[in-house]
Amino acid sequence: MYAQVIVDIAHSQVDRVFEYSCPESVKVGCRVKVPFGGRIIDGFVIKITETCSVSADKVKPINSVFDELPALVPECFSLMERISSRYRVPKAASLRLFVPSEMRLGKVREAYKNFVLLKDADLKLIKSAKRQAEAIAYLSENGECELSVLAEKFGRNAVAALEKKGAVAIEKRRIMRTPEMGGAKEEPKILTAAQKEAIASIENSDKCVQLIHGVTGSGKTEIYLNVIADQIKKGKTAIFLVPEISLTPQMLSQLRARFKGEAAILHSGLSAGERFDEWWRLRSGEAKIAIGARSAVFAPLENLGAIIIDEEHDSSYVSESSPRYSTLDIARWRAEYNGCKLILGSATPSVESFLKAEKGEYNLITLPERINKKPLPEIIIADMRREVKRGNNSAFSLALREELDSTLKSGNQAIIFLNRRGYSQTVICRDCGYVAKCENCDVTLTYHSEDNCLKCHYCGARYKMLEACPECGGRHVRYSGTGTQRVVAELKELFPAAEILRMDNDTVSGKDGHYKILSAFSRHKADILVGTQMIAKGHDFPSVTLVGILDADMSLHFSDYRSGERTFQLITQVSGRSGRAGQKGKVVLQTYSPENYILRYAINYDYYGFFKNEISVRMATSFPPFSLICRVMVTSDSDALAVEALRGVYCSVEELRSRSPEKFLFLNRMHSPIKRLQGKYRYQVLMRLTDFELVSAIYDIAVANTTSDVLCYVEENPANLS
DNA sequence: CGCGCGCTCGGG
DNA sequence: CCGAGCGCGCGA
Repeated sequence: MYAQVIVDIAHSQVDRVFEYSCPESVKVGCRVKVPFGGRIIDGFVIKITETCSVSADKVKPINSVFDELPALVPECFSLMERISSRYRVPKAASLRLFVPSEMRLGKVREAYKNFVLLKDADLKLIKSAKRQAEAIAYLSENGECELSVLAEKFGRNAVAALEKKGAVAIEKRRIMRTPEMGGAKEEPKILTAAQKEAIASIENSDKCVQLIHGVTGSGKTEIYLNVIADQIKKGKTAIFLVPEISLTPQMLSQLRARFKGEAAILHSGLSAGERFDEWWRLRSGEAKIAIGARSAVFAPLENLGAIIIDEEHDSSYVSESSPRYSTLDIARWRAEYNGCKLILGSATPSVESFLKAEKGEYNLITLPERINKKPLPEIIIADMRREVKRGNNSAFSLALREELDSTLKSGNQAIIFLNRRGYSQTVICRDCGYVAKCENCDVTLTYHSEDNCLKCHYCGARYKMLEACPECGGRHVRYSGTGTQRVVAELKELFPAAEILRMDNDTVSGKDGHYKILSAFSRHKADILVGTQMIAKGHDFPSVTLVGILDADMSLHFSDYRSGERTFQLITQVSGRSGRAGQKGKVVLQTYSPENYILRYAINYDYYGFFKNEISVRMATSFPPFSLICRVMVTSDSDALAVEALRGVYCSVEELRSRSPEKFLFLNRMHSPIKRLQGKYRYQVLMRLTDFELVSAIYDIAVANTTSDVLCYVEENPANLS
């Protein structure tokens, strides 16, 4: 027999099948070790054949086989083809997506533990062997026991003696390092009429993709869980995807409580061993539901009955390293392959998805009401221009102060939301205008008062706070801008009795730092939570009745064609934090442009109005989804080589344009806005295309100009242009 | 003449 | 990707 193998070297030069001879035991999908170019490397078996297309003297045998159960399911090969051709990556790079990185090269293995079992041999113990007798008694009560536990209780010697006498057997067994999340088994909730209708609509639809547009609190999650449960009942499997930030312990324990061992969770917070075991539980069929962030779309499941993508508009569904896949694309391919439904859900769908639903490509399901019929929180606009006129130069409008005051007096909690960390404290010389920047990244440094230093938010480098300006020697070096710290300081002055928690990238350290702060707040350990982006999602705070949005303009005026869409999503999401339980919530939205249409639609929770307006703007200006913004990034350690490659890329694109100029709305080459990042020089060719098919030619150009010293890669509708 | 470096080629 | 093989340039 012969095996067609893709060697695990992600490089275009070896991106083809190599054939090896192998015994019958080797199966399609197995990972193997093979001799290649004088070395032994890993490979994936993609096909088994009777005959071989290369001469017998060239063929070598496979060295060894990794898996008894092939790691790759048959669907992987079809996905491999699509991923490799769509994103122009070697097949090895596509296949790597299907296997957790720590499993490659056998970094993690199965875990085993010794168990002690009672055997019913006739046992005669002498009186003095008290501990042995106790151990036997314990075992006959509990049936069996972990060796380490039994040894702890009665001594390793006693257990060994019992084994010698044949009274007990010690057995090595595989154990699963399943992340424990507790929680009693949760029964499904009773569905509302709207939820039942939604589920029926999904079932009866002849379309592959379903878009659920449901306001916050409309019970989307319960619909997802019901769809999953239905498929499991039919003997099928399911994938449930959420944005990374939503994978909170709260949410995970809710799912574990509902599906117990049938659900496997794949996320970055797991240890290598846990991830290995969760992955194998899915592969072996023990678990039938994969839950996780975008990479869980590659879960090793066969016979999929549904794929669900919650918060489908979230930008974390696009991979930011090669291959830069869109999770929605992969999910749709998998849904087509399995003949199952792909369910997208959001309170604020991306305009791209909603347009497809309007055109009839997706089945649209609308849930306009909250389950408890409670109204959404009232959003009050505070016109900051008037505040300035009144002489109020603080970060807080009068309206927000008053609302904060009454919220605190009634014993409730408030959240103060700052748009982004980018709105940070920049160090500027007031004499010459010098601005402190990072040596590696060409990014403005940010001042941190807690350790009186400057930090680069892109590479984490720390610099001493400047005593004097390095350019002119001036002593008037000051910082400017409002960060979370300053807001906290102002709040402390306004409400000295209030307990305040701050949450941003600097106070959150480690994997659960994020969770620690949020759970402290939900246990009412503080009255006010001040934070950035990361407090917008995923958490339920029952006694929050007020949300303050300090600078809605920041995202509104951000230079991105999606800034309006992002702002609408942000306001809707942040507002959803207010008044979740019994009480009515309020939102104060501070802005310098209160007449802006995005804000007008947002305060009325008018998604459809927003969508209509936004889509007509996009159409009139030929922005996505009516065109494709395409950026070829060129990065290198060497400035000269980067410039050379940039020229190469630009010339090729230019040539492409000369053949069909009408397909290019825009084309230019330039420095990337961040000229240097982590030591690499960065250039880009930016274009706007009307013909979506052209993108593959652009990928080809990027691949063709990539060398060992210069990396060129394509980004489609990049989320940010840094 | 011999070694070192850069380039090309092949790997099953 | 990585190592082998080959050619050419330079030093004693």
